[in-house]
Amino acid sequence: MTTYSISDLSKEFDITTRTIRFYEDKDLLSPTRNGQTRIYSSADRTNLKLILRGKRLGFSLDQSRQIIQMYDPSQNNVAQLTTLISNIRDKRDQLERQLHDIEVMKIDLQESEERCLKALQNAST
Amino acid sequence: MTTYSISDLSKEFDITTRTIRFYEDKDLLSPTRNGQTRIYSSADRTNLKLILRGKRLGFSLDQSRQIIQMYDPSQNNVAQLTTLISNIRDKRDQLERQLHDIEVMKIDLQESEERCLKALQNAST
DNA sequence: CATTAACTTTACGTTGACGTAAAGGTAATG
DNA sequence: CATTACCTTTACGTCAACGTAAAGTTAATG
Repeated sequence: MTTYSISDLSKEFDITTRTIRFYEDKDLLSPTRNGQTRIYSSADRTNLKLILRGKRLGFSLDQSRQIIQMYDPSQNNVAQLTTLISNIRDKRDQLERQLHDIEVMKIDLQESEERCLKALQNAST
Repeated sequence: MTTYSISDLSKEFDITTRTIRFYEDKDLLSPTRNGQTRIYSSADRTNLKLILRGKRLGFSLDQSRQIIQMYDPSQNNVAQLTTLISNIRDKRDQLERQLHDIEVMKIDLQESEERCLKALQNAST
């Protein structure tokens, strides 16, 4: 069972230990302890990856907490499972819209680049 | 030449007028005036759309300001055009990485959903 | 013509996501 | 055994992105 120290994770993901402790304070990570020292499991490491990916996509920590819940199979009763599935679908719909936004922006930027290149052509003559 | 009042835009995009004035303060919009009153052009409206799309993708206002510059063809000298093209390519690369993040997350969530559905099956028997 | 509606400026408040000391505990290493 | 290297908690500071009054101007409407 591999474990990680706080500096292990801080180095691997290029974030400060303050940030990692902050995420714990916000209930996004839950390391065990060896005395005072925090011990992170590979599950914690996975959750951290989810948080950072969420950040890259513009998610708030609250949203990332929800994402983590969606990955977590610890729900048991039917009502919980049903709302969880509904939440997962909502999130997937949001991702779909984000995908669309990105595609459009990519095309727009490509056109901008082409206009710039043409302007360069004209500038050089 | 169509123009818009601040409340026109506020209603269309479901944001407060405070937000719109804030964007102006940060040099993201530059409406003309009729006396004291702001008049927004369709270019302003387009820029606002770019800002809001940027927000949906997790961009900061600074980043959205750069995006707006990329759409703006008012660069003239070769050095400016060259760095602008470089910036556009960087941004497109970032969008490419975001696309990848989203695709992975979509697949992950799909798997989560399937696990949930199976758990529901088991719960109902 | 008083009132409503929409606009304005100024300015302090708030929230999220950390940064940045300060002050201290523990373990190993020269 | 003193120093270095990590670890800890506590707590105030900061920055972006607005929210939220407060106080005033302008245009139209009953």
